[in-house]
Amino acid sequence: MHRSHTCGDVDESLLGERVVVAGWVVAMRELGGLTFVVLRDRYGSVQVVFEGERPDIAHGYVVKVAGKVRMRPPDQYREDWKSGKVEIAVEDYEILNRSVPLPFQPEDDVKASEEARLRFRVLDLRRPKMQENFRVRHEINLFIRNWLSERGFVELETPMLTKSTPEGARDFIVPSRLQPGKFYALPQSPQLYKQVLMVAGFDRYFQIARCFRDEDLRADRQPEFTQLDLEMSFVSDPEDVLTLIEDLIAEIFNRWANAGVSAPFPRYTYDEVMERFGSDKPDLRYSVEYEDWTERLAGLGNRIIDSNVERGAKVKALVLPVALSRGQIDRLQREFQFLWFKVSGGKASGNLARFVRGWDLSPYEGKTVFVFVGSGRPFLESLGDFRRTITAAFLKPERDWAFLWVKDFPLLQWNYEEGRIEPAHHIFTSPYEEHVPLLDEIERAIARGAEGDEIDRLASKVLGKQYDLVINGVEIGSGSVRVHDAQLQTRLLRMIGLGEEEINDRFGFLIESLRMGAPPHGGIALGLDRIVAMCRGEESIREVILFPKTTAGVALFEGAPSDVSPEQLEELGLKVIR
RNA sequence: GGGGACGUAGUUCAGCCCGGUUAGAACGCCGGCCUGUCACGCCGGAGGUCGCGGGUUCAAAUCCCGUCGUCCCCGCCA
Repeated sequence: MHRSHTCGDVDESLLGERVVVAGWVVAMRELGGLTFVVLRDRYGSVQVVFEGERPDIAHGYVVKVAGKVRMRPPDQYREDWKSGKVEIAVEDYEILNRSVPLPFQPEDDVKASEEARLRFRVLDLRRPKMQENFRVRHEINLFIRNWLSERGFVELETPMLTKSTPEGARDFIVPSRLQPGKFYALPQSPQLYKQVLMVAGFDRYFQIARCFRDEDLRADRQPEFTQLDLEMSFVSDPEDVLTLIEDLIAEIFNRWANAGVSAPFPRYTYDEVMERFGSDKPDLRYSVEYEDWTERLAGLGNRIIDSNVERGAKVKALVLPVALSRGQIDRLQREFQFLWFKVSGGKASGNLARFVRGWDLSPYEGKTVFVFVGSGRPFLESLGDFRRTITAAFLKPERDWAFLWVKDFPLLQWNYEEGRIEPAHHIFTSPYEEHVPLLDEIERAIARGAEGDEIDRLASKVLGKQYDLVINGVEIGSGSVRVHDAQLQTRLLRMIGLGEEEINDRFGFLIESLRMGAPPHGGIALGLDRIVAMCRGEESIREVILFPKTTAGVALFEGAPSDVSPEQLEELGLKVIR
């Protein structure tokens, strides 16, 4: 080995000993006959001192140094280094490799743009902060594997070359040479495999699984990402999964984010979070919520409220504990439609002021009250947008962490944009048994061509055994107890508009497996990139992915995607038309 | 597919509104001096198709059009 110790190892315990260390030159200070060089490796930094002639080294060089460990003068300790009280008096050195001048210095307060960081990713990854990100990622992976293994879970590797399925995201496809003109798809998730593994009797499966979705990117979305995927047999109720997972999640966030959270996490129903926060992933670091003010405000003579309430609309109020200025409210009104009043010095102002005149206004002193009128899911979702906007703009989070489960989603919902019924989660989610009879009604409604709010309201009565884990307003995981009855599964596939042939072609292997004694089962998939990013306080999952893609799906480091040779295309029977 | 921001030295930026002599700064790089530095200091130097293409103009980093790239958002995506 080229070293006896790592740079981080060298400390007072080695005083007077001869050590050999190797690392990158990250700083050089030449003082004529004396040269200070900081060597760094994964474990830390250490100062080495050359006396006499200037060594032939420079920033970025990989250097091996042999010398005696001695104390630095007491007024020159680097308290922020493990090796900060000592230095190595160089007796001998060797250049293990030279370096071209670096495009940027791999320091934590990196000045380089993200583009440069991705282009020269190896340098970027050399930064101690990135080293720590990926060490934590490794530790979390290891912890998950051990934790689940101790509880009887088996890690199984499902295929990457798999079958394209029409539901969900766009597939990445891979041409087949042996079956020209046919394509594999990269898995969007191991969903169907893990279900059939339950039929196979594995009972408890997990996988730290790479997933692929060919959709547009975001700060928290990459075309390939990693899920902790998990499935258990003989679960009857969502709680069977939740109680297990929340222990795991709490332990991860307590260990690596010092979150101070304890299981069980609060449970909310979908209906409840939509009514109170307008979102199925509310950020509960803020406590502001919507109240139903229909009774309080209807019939007071406000024409907007009265005419809408007559038609079945609800009145929702949100009390913001800040008195906003007229200008701030005007700006909000450009994006959102609402009525409002605020109270200062006991007097109400705003377009609702004259309707609340007789009230005891003291609870609203120094606050702004926003009032919305409407009904249906799109209305509630717009309330969620509003809540997100004003909490971000005008409030500080009241706590660092807010973990919750959202349960009892509707099994099916109306897609208002595309005008069709679709699963709220995915089509393999089991409805609660007592709601199955209500499917008849939905089927009849579909048959007579019902749509919009009407069918959404009908569908919302059939609850699925689905659950989402939400942390600080981010959906971290989603899962369900699955349909294990082939007949019911076929029926649900038909309800979302799939024909017999399509069901057979795409899901035949699942239906067939379900017929061969499928145990009741359920599971969850957790976004591992997001979990690690959150534990590290990173805004973007790119900070915890080694070689991420840009928003245009390009890997700047290696230059993917790229052209392929005419020979490769020929073999695959492919022709590029643009 | 749509909206927004950005693109100037190896890097991070200023200059752009209001066009005009040789396009600046800091860090980095190269050379010299310096024995206790740690953002070392001091002296000197090199380094630019101003993303690319077109247009307007006597004249374009600067104004206009297009295009490419990066980031953020909507759509899309659990």
